[in-house]
Amino acid sequence: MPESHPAPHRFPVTVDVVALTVRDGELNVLLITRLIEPFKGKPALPGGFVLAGEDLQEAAVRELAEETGVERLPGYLEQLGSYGPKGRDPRGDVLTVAHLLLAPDFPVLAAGSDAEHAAWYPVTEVPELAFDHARILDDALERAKSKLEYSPLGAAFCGEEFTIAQLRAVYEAVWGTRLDPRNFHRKATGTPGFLEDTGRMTTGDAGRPAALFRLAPESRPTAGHPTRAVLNPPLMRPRNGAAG
Amino acid sequence: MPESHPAPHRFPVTVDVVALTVRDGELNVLLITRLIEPFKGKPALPGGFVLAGEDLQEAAVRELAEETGVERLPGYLEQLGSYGPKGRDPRGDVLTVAHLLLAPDFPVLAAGSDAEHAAWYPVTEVPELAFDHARILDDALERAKSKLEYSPLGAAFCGEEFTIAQLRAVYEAVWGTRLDPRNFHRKATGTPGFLEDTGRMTTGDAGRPAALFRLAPESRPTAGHPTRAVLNPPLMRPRNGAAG
DNA sequence: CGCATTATTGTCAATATGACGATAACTACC
DNA sequence: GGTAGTTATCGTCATATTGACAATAATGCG
Repeated sequence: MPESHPAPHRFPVTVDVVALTVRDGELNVLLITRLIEPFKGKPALPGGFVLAGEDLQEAAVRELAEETGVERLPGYLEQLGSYGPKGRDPRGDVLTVAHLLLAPDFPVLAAGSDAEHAAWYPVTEVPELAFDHARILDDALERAKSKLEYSPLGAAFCGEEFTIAQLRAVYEAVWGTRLDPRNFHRKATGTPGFLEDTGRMTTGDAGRPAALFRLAPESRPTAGHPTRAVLNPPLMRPRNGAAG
Repeated sequence: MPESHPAPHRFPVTVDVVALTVRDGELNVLLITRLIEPFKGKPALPGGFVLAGEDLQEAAVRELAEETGVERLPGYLEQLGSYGPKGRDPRGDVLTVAHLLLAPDFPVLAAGSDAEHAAWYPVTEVPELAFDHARILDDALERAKSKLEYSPLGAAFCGEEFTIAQLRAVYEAVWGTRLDPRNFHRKATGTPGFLEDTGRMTTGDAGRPAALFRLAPESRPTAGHPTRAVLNPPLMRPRNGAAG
């Protein structure tokens, strides 16, 4: 790949994380408020520079931990894509590698005065973002929607064990649609290799107790690596209008 | 995203391209032979350093053009993902952003003596590759297979106009399976928003002339940007074994 | 105990898929 | 020109899968 003698140009590289979760039936994204220029005071995706000797995912995890105060991140992390380096940071060319975290709801550290304040925002109420983060978020949302169709990763938003109704709530929040509980139940439980009955039930909630499920072993993502597990047949979101 | 005062570490960044095409019913990948260390003499993916002031896709196109002698690249180019920077280049940390090109067959420049020799290799006969290119190629092949299921991009392997049989040959080559011509025809022509009849026919080939199609407007990728056009319902590859 | 609430099991028509038979429209070869 | 070989395209039929909705089950609550 390299070939020339002149030393190659070197770029500052950042990682950004689009952390998504479902709270109160709504899809939320984690944003911080920038404390320094550029875009001081503006909300932005959590992230920061990749350090020497660090790998991308490593950096993403570290930055997220630093900015949320959470040491052990829950959920599923995968790479979303790279943006830049041209024209996205007023200080100069910076390449950023965006990541996507699908996680159960977790509390973020209440901001100290000198830390960047991280907080969950419903994706329907995201304010104007710094840099090209609006575009990255948009790509992340599209990716999340399609992940739910073709992969078992909807369960990444749930805890270890969950009911079909909780899983359905995830699909409804991410897709922004209502799904028929009965058809969803049939589909979720009927897709081979997706869910596994734990044998246990919920108690205490209103209504009939629900069976608790977990991800089937073949659908469980292996730590760190993007999963290739596939939902077959897929669980497609309802599409009305044109294809484009 | 940036926050600290100490200057951030800077990384050399390369782009690599997994260029795929279908020739003689087989999926092929474009490889060059390295002329310098490291991995001198070994086959590798085409690619090279991103220059100052250059964007990723721009660099990918430039490198590919340089190494194939083709000035105007056909096909559909999208980003595959980033790898590294740790432990993938013996000379030090190098971040690479891999790209995927789906293109109709095009001739590569016969190598001069001092140029890196680019050539098509059937993906079933790929030799050992330099760097982590085997892994990148593997990811690219998986991506290509799934692109064909959910997007209209199978047509990117064909020219502007093509017959259903040519399109089917693409699917068969990429998936490595045989498809029933009649069912494929029904599915391809029946999927709304996928194909558009040109009204014209092939002539001169053996057998009954075939109708020529092109991608429907809503499925055509806009220059440069990854397409979000979706095949609905998807055209799933046959799957036999387990889901994992 | 009876009611409100949620879970789960069925039913039925509309669609999509997989396996093939039957034609149609050419080229190649006598 | 006629016949055989080839490929494209249209149909048919049994089998899933999906979407819409009825019915039943199992709780908590008052």
